[in-house]
Amino acid sequence: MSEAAEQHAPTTSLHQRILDDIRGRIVSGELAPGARIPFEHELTAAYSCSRMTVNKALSQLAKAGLIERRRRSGSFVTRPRSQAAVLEIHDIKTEVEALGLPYGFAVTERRRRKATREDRDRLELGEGGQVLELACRHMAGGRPFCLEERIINLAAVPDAADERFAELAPGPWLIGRVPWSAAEHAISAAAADARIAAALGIAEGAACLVIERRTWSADNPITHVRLIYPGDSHRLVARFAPSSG
Amino acid sequence: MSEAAEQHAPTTSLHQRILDDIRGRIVSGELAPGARIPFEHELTAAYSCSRMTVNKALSQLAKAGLIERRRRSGSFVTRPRSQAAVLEIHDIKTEVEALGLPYGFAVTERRRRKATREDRDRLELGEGGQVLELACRHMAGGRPFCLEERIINLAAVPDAADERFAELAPGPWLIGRVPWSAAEHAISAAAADARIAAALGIAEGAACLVIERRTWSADNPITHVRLIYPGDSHRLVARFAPSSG
DNA sequence: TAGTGGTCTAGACCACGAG
DNA sequence: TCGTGGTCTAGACCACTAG
Repeated sequence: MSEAAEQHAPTTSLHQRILDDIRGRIVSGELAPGARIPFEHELTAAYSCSRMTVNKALSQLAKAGLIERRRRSGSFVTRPRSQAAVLEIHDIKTEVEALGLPYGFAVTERRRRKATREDRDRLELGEGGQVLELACRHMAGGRPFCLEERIINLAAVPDAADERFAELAPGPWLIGRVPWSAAEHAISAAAADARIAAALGIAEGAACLVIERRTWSADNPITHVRLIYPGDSHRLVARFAPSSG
Repeated sequence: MSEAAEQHAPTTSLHQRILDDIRGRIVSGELAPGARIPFEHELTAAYSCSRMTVNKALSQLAKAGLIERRRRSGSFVTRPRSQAAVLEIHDIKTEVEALGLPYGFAVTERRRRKATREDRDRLELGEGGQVLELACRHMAGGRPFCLEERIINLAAVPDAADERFAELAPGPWLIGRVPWSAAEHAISAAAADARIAAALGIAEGAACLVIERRTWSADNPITHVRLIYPGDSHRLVARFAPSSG
């Protein structure tokens, strides 16, 4: 433990190197789950630095869930954790262009109305509000890529009522306009009904990947969107590591 | 800006209160995207604390992506970010028990063999390795809940060759034994073929949600698993906020 | 009670980069 | 040039808790 502070490239900060060292020892199994991490004052000596510096590294490891810290006892490698993935759900245009295909979209429905019972369920809305209902089709290389069914809470985003969404699809339009504070995703699979099959150019009954997202801004419901992808042509991929740096 | 440090409950730490304050102002829209956050020395005065304390709060906001910091310029509210969800993929037993149903599982296939071409693709493996192929069926309340098709890299986990997986399903068995350092999820939808339909008790061609996961430990491929859920009975849900505290 | 982590201070030097 | 954030120090007091 006494020479862990040998020369690295001085390109990274000291607390980051301490963090990387310890994370490496955990990930490699050298420090097994339940093992005690050296005390702060020991690390202070090992790395010849102040306690603040090792504390910064250990605090970050604790926040990332790699270690647990207990007063009077010390710090310990966390018991194996459940799997969690950071799932990036990109803007559809970005998604399509990442495939090297030209992107396009068209709004196919646009209706302003009093919120129905179903709308209120989707948005967790009270009674009496107005919503804007939108349907879009996103295209990749001239072929249907994804259907979008969206409702927007007009009480929260009144400007949407006059927006034609000619340049910008509703998703990016909203993101650029409303700071979201919370969201919820639900991912499921469903068979294409006749309408969806026709719009996507797939067989009725074909498996589709359905992503639903609700978004709030400071506790106000903003929008609910349902994205429907042909199941065989689309995958959500998330690559990740136990986060800590 | 001069009285932002008024009494909160002293139950949370000062840097956490500063963080919450600023995050609140961002989320509420009071600080719009692109807006400048007060300089550290201004916040030091506003909250009557040392620079280290405000720096801790701002550093965390920056790491969470809520603000960007530029030397000589200051700190600014980040332009709207892409949507990202932290998707928890729980242990299946936990998942079932969360539904209030009794859980069970059975290993239905178990075969040790030289890695085929397909295995090597699934695991990103070199030639000549041995794998253990497993199939399981997970039950909830006496009904099929999920199918699991897994291969395990025996070079990385030799103990698996002798394990019968009678008590613990392969997933939790592995998690408890191998510290994973990276993983990758892919989520898609697919129609049930005859075999899957029979095993899950659903109609052939019904939409299924398919989750594939590859796991590495310190660059060694460990396992590839494919989980197949009836699409109408299962949803992946992730609720989240722009992380920062 | 004593040792641990949690937090905070009042400085300091440096690298970066806008003017 | 020089103000900003990035980092670090050498202390300090406190709360919590195992023994």
